[in-house]
Amino acid sequence: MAVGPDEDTRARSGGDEVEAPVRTDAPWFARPEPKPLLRTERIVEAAHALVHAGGRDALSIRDLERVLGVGASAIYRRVGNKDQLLIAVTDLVLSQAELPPQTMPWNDALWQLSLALHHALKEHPHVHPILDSHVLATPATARLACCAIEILGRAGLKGDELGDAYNGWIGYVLGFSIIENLPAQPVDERDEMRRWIHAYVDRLDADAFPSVLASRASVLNTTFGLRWDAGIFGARGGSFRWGLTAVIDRIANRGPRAG
Amino acid sequence: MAVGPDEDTRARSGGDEVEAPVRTDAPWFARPEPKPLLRTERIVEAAHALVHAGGRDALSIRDLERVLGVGASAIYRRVGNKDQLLIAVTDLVLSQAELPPQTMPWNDALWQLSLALHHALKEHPHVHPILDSHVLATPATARLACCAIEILGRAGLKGDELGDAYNGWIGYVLGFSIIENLPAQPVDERDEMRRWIHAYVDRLDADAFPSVLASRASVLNTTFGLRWDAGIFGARGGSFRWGLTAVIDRIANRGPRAG
DNA sequence: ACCTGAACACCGTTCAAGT
DNA sequence: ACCTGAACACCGTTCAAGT
Repeated sequence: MAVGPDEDTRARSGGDEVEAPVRTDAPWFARPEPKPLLRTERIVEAAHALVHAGGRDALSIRDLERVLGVGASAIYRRVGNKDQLLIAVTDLVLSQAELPPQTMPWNDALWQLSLALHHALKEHPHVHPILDSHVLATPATARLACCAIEILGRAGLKGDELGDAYNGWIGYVLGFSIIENLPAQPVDERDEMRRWIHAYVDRLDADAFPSVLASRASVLNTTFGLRWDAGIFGARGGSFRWGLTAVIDRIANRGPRAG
Repeated sequence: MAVGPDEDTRARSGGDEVEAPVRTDAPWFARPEPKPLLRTERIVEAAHALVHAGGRDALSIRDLERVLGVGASAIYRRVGNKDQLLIAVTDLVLSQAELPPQTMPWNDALWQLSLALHHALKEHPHVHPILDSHVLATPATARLACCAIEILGRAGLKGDELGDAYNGWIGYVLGFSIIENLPAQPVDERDEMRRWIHAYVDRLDADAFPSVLASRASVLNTTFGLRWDAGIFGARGGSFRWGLTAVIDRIANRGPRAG
């Protein structure tokens, strides 16, 4: 994925047989802008734009060809395959998360880092399917991991205990964020599902499920279900902080418990 | 997705032009077994088998045609589209998680339910991509959610507090489980990535990243990174329990904290 | 009513050929 | 060295036609 040192300005030649659409956003005498030669960066940015607009399945090499104005082989000369392109897009998104300064107390820093990560993933839900079907070893992920591990070190953890805490923390932050934001559903599907859920809850045996019925409004309006209506209502804003508090408390007051 | 009441035994007729391969696992005089007519259940099971064997992308309608010995239209008459088929497969997997008895104390029950869910997802990593790209409202997910909410109710939670705790819990359990198990990687890619990670850590500034280097072995062998080597080493077995302890402790000693 | 065979409109990736 | 155009081997889904 090295970026070639090619910087050129020759325009791509076009056949005369096809009539291009007339541009009205520039004077009639304007020549088409010379296309900058293909660089990996441009490919990744274009891919990001497509994924951002329409989700993972909206990215096709064929569309990239059209957007970039090049053939498929020109793309494959830089990126290997579509999966690696998706990983590059994810790296781009994660590189935008801001790290807390090293001088900050560990618990403030962990709060800030968690919220930054949560925010980045919330802004870019389209990369979630990539996060959980690819192993990511990129500059952006390594940078985030090292930052988090240093924070845990400042909290006094080390060795395997640090490993468990790190995994528990990243599992929660990434996992919750991924689970929280689902791609938008078609409206009619959404309504049908909502009716199904309401009917399900209304048909429950009041003796067997008193708590579900007692907290009916909260259950139907704000909880994930097992993802069952995240796409409809989303989670309560406070839920992410609820679990994060649990994790950070456990780091502060550590030692085996609960089991 | 209703199952048709069709039960019949007529064999599918085949043209005489194509010579079928000779079966040696049955006597020479054996006639081909009459194919049971297509039922939705059979489609879902066949789809499950394909997904289980080769992951999400290994399921194609074309393969299903071949496995089931029917045309595509026969399948589309029962399942609508491929996404719904994948949802049905996930429902099948989740329906196998065993629920704790209602008489069990809330914290034991929550441990047991969490581990059952974690186990089911660990056994069937192929459904993870489905879990985070589809809204699931199915009998199995509703059953699990209602069970968990009742447990939280027994712990004394209700209303929005119950909602937050439920979301935090399910976010952790599902999220961690999804993040933990990645599809296997090709060996050479794996080795290349491992070398990259080691080189990255070895090049770190010792003053800026003392904790990463002090816990080097643990960091390289057992932590998720940001998924960076989960596919290589997996998480420490204890990490799931570490975070679950955090969540359950928070439920037991509730009230706002940490922030 | 239920299925088949063939088609439609796409994919990701590769390969010979051009400059 | 870098690109084009065309091909290869697939997809999910639909539709007329059969029984």
